[in-house]
Amino acid sequence: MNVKKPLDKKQRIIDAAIKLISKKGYHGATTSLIAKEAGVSQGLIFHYFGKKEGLFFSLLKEKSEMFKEEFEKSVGDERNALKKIEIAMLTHARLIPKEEKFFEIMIKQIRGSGLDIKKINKIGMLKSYKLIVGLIEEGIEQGVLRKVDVETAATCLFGMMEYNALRWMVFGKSFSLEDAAKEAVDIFLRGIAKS
Amino acid sequence: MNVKKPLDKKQRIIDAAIKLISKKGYHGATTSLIAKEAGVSQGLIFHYFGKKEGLFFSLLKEKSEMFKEEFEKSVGDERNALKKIEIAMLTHARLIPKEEKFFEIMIKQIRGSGLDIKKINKIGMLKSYKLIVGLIEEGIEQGVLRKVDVETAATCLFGMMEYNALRWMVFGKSFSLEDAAKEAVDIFLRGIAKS
Amino acid sequence: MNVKKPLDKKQRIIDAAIKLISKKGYHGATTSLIAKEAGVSQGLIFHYFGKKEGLFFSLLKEKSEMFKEEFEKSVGDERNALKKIEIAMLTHARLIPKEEKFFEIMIKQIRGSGLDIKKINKIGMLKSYKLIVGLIEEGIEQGVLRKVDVETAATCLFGMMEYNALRWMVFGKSFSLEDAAKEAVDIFLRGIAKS
Amino acid sequence: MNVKKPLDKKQRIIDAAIKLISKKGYHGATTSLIAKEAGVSQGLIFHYFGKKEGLFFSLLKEKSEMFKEEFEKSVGDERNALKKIEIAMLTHARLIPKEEKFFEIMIKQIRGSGLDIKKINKIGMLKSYKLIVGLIEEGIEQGVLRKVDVETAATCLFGMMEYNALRWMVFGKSFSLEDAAKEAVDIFLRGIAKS
DNA sequence: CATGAATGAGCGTTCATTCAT
DNA sequence: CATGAATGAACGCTCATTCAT
Repeated sequence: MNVKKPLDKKQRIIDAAIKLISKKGYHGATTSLIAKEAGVSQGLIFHYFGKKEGLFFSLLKEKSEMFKEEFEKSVGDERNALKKIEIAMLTHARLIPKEEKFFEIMIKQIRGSGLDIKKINKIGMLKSYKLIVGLIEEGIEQGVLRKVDVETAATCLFGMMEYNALRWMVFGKSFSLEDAAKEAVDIFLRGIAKS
Repeated sequence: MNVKKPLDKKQRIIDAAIKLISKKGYHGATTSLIAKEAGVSQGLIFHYFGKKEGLFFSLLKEKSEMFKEEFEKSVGDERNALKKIEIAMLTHARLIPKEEKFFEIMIKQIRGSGLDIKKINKIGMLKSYKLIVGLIEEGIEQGVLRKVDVETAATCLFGMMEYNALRWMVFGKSFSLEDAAKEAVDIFLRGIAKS
Repeated sequence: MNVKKPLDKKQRIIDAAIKLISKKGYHGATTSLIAKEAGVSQGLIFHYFGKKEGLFFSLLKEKSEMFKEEFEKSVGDERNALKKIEIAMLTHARLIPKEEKFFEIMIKQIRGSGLDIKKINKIGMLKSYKLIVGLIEEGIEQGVLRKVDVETAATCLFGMMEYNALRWMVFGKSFSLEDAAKEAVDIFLRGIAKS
Repeated sequence: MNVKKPLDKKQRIIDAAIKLISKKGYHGATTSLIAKEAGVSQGLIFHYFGKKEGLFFSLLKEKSEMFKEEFEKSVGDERNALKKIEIAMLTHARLIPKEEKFFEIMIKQIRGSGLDIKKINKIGMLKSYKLIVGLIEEGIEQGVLRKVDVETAATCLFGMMEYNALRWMVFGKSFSLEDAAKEAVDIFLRGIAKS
């Protein structure tokens, strides 16, 4: 008659990993720390995920899929490409404080982890990125956006969003991330709007 | 008459550190690897820099100062704030391929290093950031830019630049970073221009 | 059916540590040497004891408790304070050759180890010391001992005992430690006896 | 025109070594720390003393000779053996606070240094020890002392003295070492006096 | 006489990973 | 499914010692 729910130790491990990796980075979050945080034995991590990397990719996959769905759902049946971009990005901005720890990993910790960034992209962010590329192309086709290089433009948009998120995280959430995101989207859309 | 110049072993250590940290991250670039790459004993690193962190901050300081100078010099006696922003950012973009490894560290490796990011900012990037904030304020005063939040705007600009640089690095330099930077600056300036 | 009993590796580590620290001092007995002597991996030491210090304090605690018990047991229900002191000290002297290596640590190695001597006292020797202080006070109350400063007197007694033990150890056990201890206790008791 | 006296860097090294070894033990007092404290280069220590051990033995020799002289001088032309023992020991007790750091080395640090204790004795303490053995023999011949084992008795006397000195050092000099020494000598002499 | 750059062996410690139970 | 004892390789770092100058 365990107090803790018996089943999903696997989920507890993932949650513990998110919490610890976000705080201490991939290398700082040791498997023994993660095991302690999750209240399981160290061995169980390897039983489920094989390697530490496996745990990390599992975590990535789980959350990324969730966010992509959220993303697409929010855009809904809106038809105007500009509007869609705006909605998607604001959804993004609203999601960050809600799943702050996960985004801290994506924004702060992922790059220096030593893990293959292309492999990470394949699982994670690239999906959102391609969605935005599509929307910008749509806008150009609709004639509301200038004929910019879509890859560059999409990269710009994500850069703006994530750098503001990073600033928000590093400097103690001392401003409204949502307001900053609105400003960023505004700058972006004006910047690529058809004069 | 030794072939190797004496005394510049310190510099050789710094160069080796840049090369290896850019490739493998702060944790992946072990002191023993750095020593081997530099062709010195491991002990010498600690003789000169005290701790591994010390080597890292030395490296940061050396390059950051160099870049800040380059940055300011490029702007020169240009008086138009918009022009200044454009010049500074294009200089930035041109510097990246030249000192690619150092920028790889700044863009890819620094955040998850576990090192104090505020301390890093104090030494490094913050200087450039403040310079840009100043230029945007100038533009607003000159009446050529909208009254945007300057911190947010500067963050957007750096985000655009660095994400394009990151894309350039990760995807094998398959496009012209300078062109992408021009496009990014164009989007940014149009985005914050007074309508 | 392994020849080595399982699980008592912890004890093997402690025994190896006693052997090596007694011979080479705290710093001379490196963890790798201890591991080799115990026939375990170096990592296991840290698995069980956390730090080298932890191993040392574990060892201290284990033996100290054992000796305090021995000490008190030997005194038994004897009522005469002088007799009690005599018995306790002779027990002490008899224990030394039996657990020679541990006493070598206590007498020869502990002070210069750089470890907190007060912390060590709290775990170890102080218990015996306080026991003797109590007995001397008892003797004074019983009227069989002069009104000496009890702390000084107890210190004298331990000094006599340990210096003879040290001489015994350093000069190759070339005399009977028990005889020397008897002589020492005799000198001490005559010295503080009520004229 | 150096501010520091030019000549005796050798002496400065010895003084620095005494200061640091007394505080941090033989292993804790690294040659680089000693060099810094003495205001000389690390290399000079090895230039003068060959090895770290050499410095230590030099230091030992210098002070030990000084103390033996002091010892003998204090006894002077006193003829009564008991009186001589008393005088010698009180001189010892008075010397300790004066040359506290050196005695801290002798009492606290020397044993765990890993250096050959017999070699140390040959240079240092043994001289005083033999002097006391001689005085006790004298007392027995004079018929004022019991026929005790002189080695054991001398060991007892030194043990009493040094343990009180140790207690004095460890517990913050919270009592008069001279008074304790008087008490110790008193106990000792009563203890070996001819009834 | 004096420096301090340079070394290399070895230190305590960490950690992902394995495996018998 | 779950444990945690056990490992071994590698880590950052220290330090006595050497040696060219």
